[in-house]
Order: sequence, then structure tokens, then C-alpha cells
Amino acid sequence: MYTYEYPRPSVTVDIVVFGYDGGKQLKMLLIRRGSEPFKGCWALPGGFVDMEEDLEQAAFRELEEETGVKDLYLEQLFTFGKPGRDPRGRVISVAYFSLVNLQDHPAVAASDVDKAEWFALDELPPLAFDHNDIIQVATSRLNAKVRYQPIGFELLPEEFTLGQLQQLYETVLNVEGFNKRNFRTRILRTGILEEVGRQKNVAHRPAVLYRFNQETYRQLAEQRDSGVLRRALDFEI
Amino acid sequence: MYTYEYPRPSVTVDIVVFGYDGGKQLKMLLIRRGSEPFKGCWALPGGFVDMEEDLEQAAFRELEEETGVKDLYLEQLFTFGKPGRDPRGRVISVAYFSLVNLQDHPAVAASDVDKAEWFALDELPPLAFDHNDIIQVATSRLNAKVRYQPIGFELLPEEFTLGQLQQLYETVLNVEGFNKRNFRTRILRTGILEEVGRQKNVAHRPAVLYRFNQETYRQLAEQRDSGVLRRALDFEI
DNA sequence: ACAAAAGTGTTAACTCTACACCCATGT
DNA sequence: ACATGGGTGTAGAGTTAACACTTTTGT
Repeated sequence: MYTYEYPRPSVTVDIVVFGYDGGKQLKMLLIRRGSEPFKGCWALPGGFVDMEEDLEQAAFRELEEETGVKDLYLEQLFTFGKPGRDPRGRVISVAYFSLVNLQDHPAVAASDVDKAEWFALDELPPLAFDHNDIIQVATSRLNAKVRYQPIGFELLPEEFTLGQLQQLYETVLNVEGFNKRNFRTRILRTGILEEVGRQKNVAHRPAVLYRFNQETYRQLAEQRDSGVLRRALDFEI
Repeated sequence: MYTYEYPRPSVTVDIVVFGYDGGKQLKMLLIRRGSEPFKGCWALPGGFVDMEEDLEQAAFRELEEETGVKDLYLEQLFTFGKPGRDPRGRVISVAYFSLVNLQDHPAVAASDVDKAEWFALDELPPLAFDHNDIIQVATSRLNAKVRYQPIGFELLPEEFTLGQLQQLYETVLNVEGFNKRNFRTRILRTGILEEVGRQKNVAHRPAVLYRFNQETYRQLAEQRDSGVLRRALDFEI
């Protein structure tokens, strides 16, 4: 038992993971709750922060424990703390946000009774707590992020074609039929893609495979932030 | 006394308020701590979240209690939770962020022993806790925000000239000598400024006074977010 | 030969940049 | 008259948007 002079809230983390498999739908990683409250209900992976671990560490730990998903990049999203958002009492939750490709993160292990699954974004089940609000904020963030950061880095496999990248952008922005010519010109002029080969065994002209050059990206982002470059690194399509 | 089955962290809010007075420096609102730890040291305004209040409410309350500053717009910045950031034990702090004009928020009341003061950004005193880190994150956020949101809304008095707005942008972006012609064209074409009169009693051609039209801004932002407009509302100067 | 997707050339409309210049006011 | 900051015209460079076209592969 732990005793304090003033009442204290509990602190949790919740993790919103968007996954992409090359199709026309983004997916999201959810778990089925094995215990009360909301037992049997779908929810975002997450749980209580331990006293000696950093918030981000807690997010990595809970995510792996509950879904088996690991080795990803987490970004803090927002902290939800409205009184009453959790029936167990005052619970403040720091939400994290991630983008992964489903090929590299297919494993969805179950810890004990919980179950984890990828859901298409437009077929999400009813969710526990205020997790709909959290997903709403995450979706807005993704839509904003796509305009100024190269999300392909995270959502596509290591090597990809410009066609795949364009399909991804159309999926995330929920539009169709970007002009191929102009999409290519825009992406390539940023200079952050590196040719690494060609497709093999496809029933059409094999596409050039590209890889994101993280180092080039880092340098350009730094130059932009320090004001040297003004209009570089514009991911508006 | 309050007793729990598992240990719990404390949760605080800290508020980063940037102020602008028309000059070449932004200012920041700090308080002098009247109690341990870091007694006598300068720090961001902030304090413990009450059990029945929302996080944002706590930020408003602490800010007013400690500095007298109120009636401002707060935006959540980031949550800092590294173990060891506070000598009192595990303390997780949700940081908020605000922009105000100093004319409308000059009052800097002292609650009991604490003192509150505006400091020029490049003359900040040594700060308590990890408040330097928090300010660092806030400064980055401001620099990013200036590119896609009309910060003049918050940092300038209700009515202002394009000259004042340009001075503000030069201050925030830390550059000099934007081309006046092009600055004007860019700002005016967004359509979010509304003419409200002319300067009086100035020793030069009186400038047109403008006001931000919040309603127009809201509509444009909505259209952009829903994908109707693509390149509207670009605040890149 | 065909289907399928990759990839290219080109042009008219538009936007950006830079610089020079004019304007209205108080002293 | 002049200092001061407000405000405008414009041309050349650069970018965007749109469309039609060519290329390379497997079947």
C-alpha cells in the first residue's frame, strides 16, 4: 500500500498505431480487453506507467506486452485527462502515435486473455473509454503530418516504387488520381529518395525501386529549421 | 491521507507564455519560486492538478494564481515525465503553451511570496527543474506554428498595421528585411485580414489598420482540412 | 499482339522575387 | 522641405497543372 498526503491520479499510456499494407485502407492496431472495465471491448493498447520508467518506455513496453509489436518509432500525441474519462477514477493518459508497415509488423501476439488485431480504419468496432476521441486526434495529426514529413519512411517497406508511394499518399489523404507526372517531379526534387534497383518479374515495365535516404532528410530538415532553406521539404502534393 | 494499492506519480501543469510588445524581442512569463524545491529560483508558472479539474483548467488556474494573467488561449504542448525531473519524486508535467500581447496582459500579480515577471527570450535566468527543456520544445513549436497558423491573432493588439505584423514575423523568425511588397501580397491574399480604419497622428502616411477575421479564418482552415482547398492558408513568408 | 503499369516532353497559366518608385503625414 | 514609414507597378525567373505520349515487361 502507498500513502500520500494529497490524492493522486493514475497515469497511463495509450498507443495509436497506424499500419499500411499497400492497399486502399489504413489499418489500426486494437486489443480486446481481457479484464474490467470494458472487459471484452476493443481498445487501444496501453496501460499504467511504472514509477521508474519514462513515459515513452512505458508505451513501448505496453505495446509489446499487449500486441507483440515492437521496433517502431513513437511520437507523443496528446495527453487526455478529463475527469470521468475512466470509470476507475482519475486517470490521465498520455497518448502516443506510430506508423508502421504491416509486412514488418504482422505479429500480433496475445498476452493471456487479450487479443490483438488490425482493423481497417473505416471498420473500427466500438471502443472502450474515450478511445474514439484519441483516434480522432491521431487521425488529424496524421493528416497534418503527411504535409510536412515523409511518412513513406515509416509506412512502406524499405524499398518501394513511386507508384506505391503515390498509392499511399492517395490512401492517407483519401483522394484518387493525383497526376502521376507531377507527383513524381515533386517527390524526386526533394532529393530524399535514393535509387536502389528495379522490380523483377512483373508483367509490365519494371519500376525503379527507391529507398528513403534518412541522412539527406535529416540534413535538409536541419537546414529548413535553421532558416537556410525556405521552401525545401514541402510535402504538399 | 490517501492510500492506493500501487504507487502513483504526481501530475502537474506548466505554462509557457510568450508575450509580444511590438519590439524586436519576444518575452516569456516566469515566476520566482517562493518555496522548496528551487526556492528563489525562476521557473515556469504551474502547479499540481486537482483531482476534479481538467488539465487545461488546472493550467488556467495556476497561471492566474501565480501571475494574474488570464483570458488567453492555451494549447497543449507536450508531457514531460522522465523519472528524476523533479526532486520531490515522480512528477509528470503536462506543459501548455500560449501567445499573448503584452498590452492586454501586463498585470503580473504576485501570489504571496512568488513574484512574476516578463523576461526577454535571450535574457532568461537559470531555471528550475527541466524548464529549460520545456522552453526549448515551446520555442520549436512556435517556430513551426508560425508557418501554418496566423500567430498575429494572438500576439498583436486587436487592430494593427501590416508594418507591425511584418515586424512580428521578423522577430519570431529571427530574420530582418523581408520584402515589404511581397509580405503584403502574401498576407492580404489569404483574405483573413479585414480593414478597420487608418492610423491617426503619426508623422508619416497613416497606415491602414487591420483586424483578423476569425470567422473567415475558421472557414478557410476547415476547407483546407477537408481537402477542398489545397494551397490556401500558407503562412510561409 | 496485348494489357498493364512505368516513365517522359511540353506548354500555358500562374506565382515568386526583386527592385524601383510614389504617397501622405507631422515637424 | 524633409524625414518617416505606408503603399504600389512591374518584368523576368521560376513553378505548377494538365495532357498526351513513349517504354518495358510478362503472358
